[in-house]
Amino acid sequence: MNKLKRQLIPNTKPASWLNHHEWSAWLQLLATVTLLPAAIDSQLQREAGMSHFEFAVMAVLSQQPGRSLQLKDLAVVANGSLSRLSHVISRLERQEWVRRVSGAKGRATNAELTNQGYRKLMEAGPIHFAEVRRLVFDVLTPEEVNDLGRVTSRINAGLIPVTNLGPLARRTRASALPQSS
Amino acid sequence: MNKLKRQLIPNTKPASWLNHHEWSAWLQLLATVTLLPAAIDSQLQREAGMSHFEFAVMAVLSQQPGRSLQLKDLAVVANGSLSRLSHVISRLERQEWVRRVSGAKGRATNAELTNQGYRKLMEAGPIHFAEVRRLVFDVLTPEEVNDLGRVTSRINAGLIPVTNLGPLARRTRASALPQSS
DNA sequence: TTCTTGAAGTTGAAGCTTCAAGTTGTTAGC
DNA sequence: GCTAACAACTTGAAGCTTCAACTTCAAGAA
Repeated sequence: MNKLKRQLIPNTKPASWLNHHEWSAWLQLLATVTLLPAAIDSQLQREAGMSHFEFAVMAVLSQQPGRSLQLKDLAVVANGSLSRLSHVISRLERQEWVRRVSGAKGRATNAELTNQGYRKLMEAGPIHFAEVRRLVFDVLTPEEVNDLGRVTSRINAGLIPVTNLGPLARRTRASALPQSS
Repeated sequence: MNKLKRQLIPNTKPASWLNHHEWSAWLQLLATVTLLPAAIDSQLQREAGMSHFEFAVMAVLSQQPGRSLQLKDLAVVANGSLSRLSHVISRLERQEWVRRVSGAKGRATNAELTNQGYRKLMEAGPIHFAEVRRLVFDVLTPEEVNDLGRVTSRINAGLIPVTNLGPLARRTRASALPQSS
């Protein structure tokens, strides 16, 4: 708040700024979180006609008993807000890859993967995972894969509970799934 | 392609599938690249009234001589397509945080940070970086920060040249910036 | 010179996500 | 048994990004 000339990334660290190592790691992380999803998404879109989020939703469903899951839980597993999921399920329904089934209790709605959707998913899977391997795992040593998993899971741990995802998403994310993959 | 029951993530690896370590690392990475940008973006939007991409654009400009840079280069540094950047610069112009200045050669256009934009950026900086520190660096040890930088830079190396960003973005990204930060 | 090609930007439409504001069943209090 | 409050969606509008098409300017070929 003083009137001296300020820089966003000063060479001298004013307080708890980012140090040099952190700054460079941040730039790299930023590039990855921007470029990697874009690459994955565009490849899947071009070669399989679906977004990565749609793929993720269907992939989760395919591994669920009855190939179906309640939207609330699906949203958490797919890392999206309930609103986003609802829109996406509507689109997937239009393609007849997924169908809405009103769940057992209360106002619950389940999304269920259709056979058609299952087939489509099986077709997209190899295309997608080959790309993931190419872009991520082919360039990393086993130890680096390990590091990657460790570091990201630590970041996620701090992200999941509090997360500033806007009110709706935050509420969604407040409850966690009992089961795990 | 056979008719046996297939699973997307089989316990037995059919060919060059992802192994168990890779799969778990992938799930974590996926959560990070999805949740972290969302968290950062929404915080910046709420507390400073700008998206992270806008922030990044202005931050890059602020460090450039004359606080200005040609759009083509700005797009690369900010990890975005030229089209996206052009739209964003238009919005930033409307807020008078940035101004378009036709560059020296040919059809070149430069974006230049206004004083108003600079002030706004200086105001947003601390808010943003405190959050980055909280979400990323506070939860990591120095070695982990190192690992993070190393691993992401390897991933980026494979991402920058080829990248499947759709034709426009791919063309944009084909040429690299001579200088570096 | 004139033609062709390519690089750099711009633009509008289409599609996706977010946000805010509804619905509608459920549960808890009284 | 009512009523209030909450949880689980749904919906439409606003905003952002992508995509494709178009405009300009610069160079090199002919």
